[in-house]
Amino acid sequence: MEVGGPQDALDNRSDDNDFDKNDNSDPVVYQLVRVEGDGTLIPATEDEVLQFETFLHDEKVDDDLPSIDDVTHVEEYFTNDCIVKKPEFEEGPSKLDTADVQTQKLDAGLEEDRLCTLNDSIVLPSNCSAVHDQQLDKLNTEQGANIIAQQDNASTETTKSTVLNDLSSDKEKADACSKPVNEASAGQSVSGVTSSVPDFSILKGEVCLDDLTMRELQEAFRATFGRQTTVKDKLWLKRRIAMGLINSCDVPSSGCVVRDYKVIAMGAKQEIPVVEAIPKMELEANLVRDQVMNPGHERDLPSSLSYHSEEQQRSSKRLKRVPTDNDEPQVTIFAEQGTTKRIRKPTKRYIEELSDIDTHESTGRLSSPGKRHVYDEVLLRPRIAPLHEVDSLSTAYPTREYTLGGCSVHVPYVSRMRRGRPRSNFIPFLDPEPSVECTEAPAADVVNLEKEGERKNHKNTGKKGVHVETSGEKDVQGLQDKDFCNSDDNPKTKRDGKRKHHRAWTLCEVVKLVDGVARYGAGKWSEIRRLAFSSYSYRTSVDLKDKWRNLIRASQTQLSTENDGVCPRKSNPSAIPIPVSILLRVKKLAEMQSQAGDVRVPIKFSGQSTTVVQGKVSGFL
DNA sequence: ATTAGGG
DNA sequence: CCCTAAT
Repeated sequence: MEVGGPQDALDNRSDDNDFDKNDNSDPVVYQLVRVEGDGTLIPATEDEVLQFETFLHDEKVDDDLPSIDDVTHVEEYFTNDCIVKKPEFEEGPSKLDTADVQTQKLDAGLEEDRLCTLNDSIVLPSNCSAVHDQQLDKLNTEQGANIIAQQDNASTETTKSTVLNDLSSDKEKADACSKPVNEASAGQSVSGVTSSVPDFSILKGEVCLDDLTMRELQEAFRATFGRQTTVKDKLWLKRRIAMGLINSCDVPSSGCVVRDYKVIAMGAKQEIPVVEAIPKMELEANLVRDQVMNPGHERDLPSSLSYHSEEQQRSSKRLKRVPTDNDEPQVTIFAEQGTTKRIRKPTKRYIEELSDIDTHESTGRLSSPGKRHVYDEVLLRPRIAPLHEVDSLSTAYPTREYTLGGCSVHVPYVSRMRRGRPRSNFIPFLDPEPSVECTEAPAADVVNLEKEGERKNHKNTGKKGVHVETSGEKDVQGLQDKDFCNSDDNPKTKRDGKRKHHRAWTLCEVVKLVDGVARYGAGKWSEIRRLAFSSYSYRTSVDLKDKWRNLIRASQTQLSTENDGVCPRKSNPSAIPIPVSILLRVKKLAEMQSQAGDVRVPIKFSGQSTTVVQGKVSGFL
C-alpha cells in the first residue's frame, strides 16, 4: 500500500505499473488504495491489484540482468507449415536487411557466448530468402511439424509441459548445431544471424537509459525532478527521466528529433522518415499533472538518453490540448516523402471526451483508458472514498460512489472486476485447421464445422436459457474446438449493439496476415482478406488492419523491451505469445512499407525456414 | 465499400 | 473490437 502523498499516488495511477513497493514484512494486511486528487482514498479495483502484483513480479526480474535461465527455457519451433510457399521472385537484400545484419552482429558479439553455449540459434526468414534452398526448407518443415506436435501437447497438458518442452529443446539443440551452419554457408555471408535479439534501438541511433543501474536511474530521477523516488521500476524511471529531459529541452536541440516520445539522434540512420508530430503540450500536460516541474534542475545526464514509451503513453495522450505559452511545436516535422499520414479531424466521440476530460481533470487522472468507457460516456466521476454499504441481505459490499448529474450512485466494485473469462484451454495456440488449409489456396471448402459458441453475453442480454455450457465438449474436442463459428454465424445483427464475439487470433491467422501483407502490401486489407482469409469469415478487413497495427506495435515494443529484461505488461496468461521471428518479419515489413511509401508493394519472403524461438518474452496475439 | 486512425 | 472521418 502506498500513501506517499497525492503526488506520487497520482503518478502511479496515470502510468500504472508503478506503485511503490513496501518492503516491510509486517504481518498486517494492507489494502491497496489509490489516492484521488482530492485526497480521498479509494480501494483498488481488482485490476489495479493485479497490476500491483504484476509490478512486484516485474521488479524481481528487473533487479538482476536476465540470467542464463531466461535463455535456457527458450523453445524453438517452426511455424512455416502455416506459411504458404510460392516460388515467387526473391528480393535482394534490402537496406534493411543489411542493417539488421549489422545490428545483429553487434548483438551477436555481446551474446555470443551465451548463444553458443546453448546452441541456440535463430534463422531469420529474410536471410534464407536470399537463397532458396528447397531441400532445406523441406527438412525444416518436417521438423517443424514435429515440434509443433510436441508444442501442442505441451500446452495442452500443463503437467507434462515441462518434460515436453525439455524434449523439444534438446532436440533442437542437437539440430541447431548443424543447421545454422548450412544456412550460413548457403546464404550470403550472414553469419551474425544468430542473435535472437536484434537491437533495433541501436539501429535507429537511439541511446537508452538501459545501461544505468537502478541506483543511477533513481539518482537521475532526483536530479531531473528534484525529488527523491523510491520507485524501483527501471522502466518507469527511464520513462520519467526521459520525459523530463525531453520536456525541459535538455536534449541537444540540434541533432535530435522527438518522435513518439523518443529522442532520436538525427545523425544516425534516417531510414524512418515518418516522424509523428507530437503536440508538445502532451508532454507538458503529463508533467504538469505530475506536479514535478522543475525545469532548472536537470543535470546533464548523458544527453543521449532516450526512452521508449510506446503504448503506455498512447493512452494518456491526445486527450487535451492545454494552451501553453509556447505552443509552437518544438518538434521537427517532416511530412515530406509522401509518407504523410492521413490526418483526420477529431471524432465526435473524441470531442465529447474532451469536454469530458475537464470534468475528470480534478480527479487528477485522465481516466484509465479502456476500462471505464461506460463511466466516461456517462460522465460519471469517481468521487468518494470507499465505504461499505449494507444491503438488505446484510451483506457488505464495497462500493464506490459516483456522481451522475447530481445524483450519487453507489456502484459495487464488482462491476469493474469483470475481467476476460479465463480461457478454458490454450489449445487455440495453433490453428485448428489442418495445415492443408493453411496453404493459402483454401482447400475447396473446409466445411465450417464451426459453430459460434455464443456463450458470451452473460448479462445484459436476454440470451438466457440457451446458455448450454460448451466447456464440457470443448475439453473433449481438444484441438478442433477453437475456431468454430459458422461462417453464417453472424452472432449479432450489428444493430443489436452487441459486441462481436472476441476471437483470439491464432498463430496461423497471424502468419497469414503477415504473409498477406508481405505479398499484397499493407493497406490492401480487403484483398488480403479475400485471398488469404477466405476461410475465416469472421475476420473483416478492418480486423486485419487492426491486427496488423497491433503486430507492428508488438514488434516495436517487444523487440526492444526484450533486452532490458523488463517484462512490459505481465503477459496475461491467456495471451498467445507471438514468435519472435514473426515479429521480426512484421517489423521489417512495417519499416519497408513506411520507408518506400506505398511505392513498393508486393514483397515476398519465401522459403522462410522460420526457426522460431518462443522466449519468455514475446508478443501476444 | 474501403481505408486510416483514434478510442 | 468499435466508431467515425476520409477516400
